[in-house]
Amino acid sequence: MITMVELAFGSEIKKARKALRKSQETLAFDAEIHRTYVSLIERGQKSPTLTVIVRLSKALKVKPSELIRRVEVHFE
Amino acid sequence: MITMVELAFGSEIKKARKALRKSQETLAFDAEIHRTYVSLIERGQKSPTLTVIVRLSKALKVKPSELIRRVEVHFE
DNA sequence: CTTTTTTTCATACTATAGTCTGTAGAATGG
DNA sequence: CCATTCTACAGACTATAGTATGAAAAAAAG
Repeated sequence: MITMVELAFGSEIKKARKALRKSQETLAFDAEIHRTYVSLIERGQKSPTLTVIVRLSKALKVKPSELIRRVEVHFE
Repeated sequence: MITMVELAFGSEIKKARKALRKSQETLAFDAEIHRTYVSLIERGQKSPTLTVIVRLSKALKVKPSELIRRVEVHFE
């Protein structure tokens, strides 16, 4: 159910990924999730589970809480 | 796939709920999720999605990033 | 104790997260 | 330009999140 939160989350994932100059495929590999799923998440079309959020954070070298904090900024 | 992260998350949800002296049923109602699902989450048996995490945070009057931060403390 | 509220557990079900394969298009670099 | 890498998209599939109902067990209250 595509909401503002997922869109904001996706855009922050993309931003963090670009900062590391990684491709979606590399990020997917590092986070142990599927290539196409990274694309879906970045475009805000899926609501990832806590486990996936943690894996992505790890691969992006950002604390999950920091990642979520960046998402919250979109709504302040 | 029941991991340490879900267990830690569940225990923080329970702690925050108790702090507000709410029952699982009341929390479920406020967060618009099912009664039995709150029980499953608190016991770390499910990995909630981003949308559910946000709803729970709202109902518990804690920022999602703060909730996640409390979870991270379990692993420092 | 007895009653009432709260939580756990089982089971069955529906919705959606997450995978997989391939392809077309866009972006990037030589 | 041309070749290559990267991303978007589609469709079909599997795994698991999340709902629903009820009943048993546990905890809290009186």
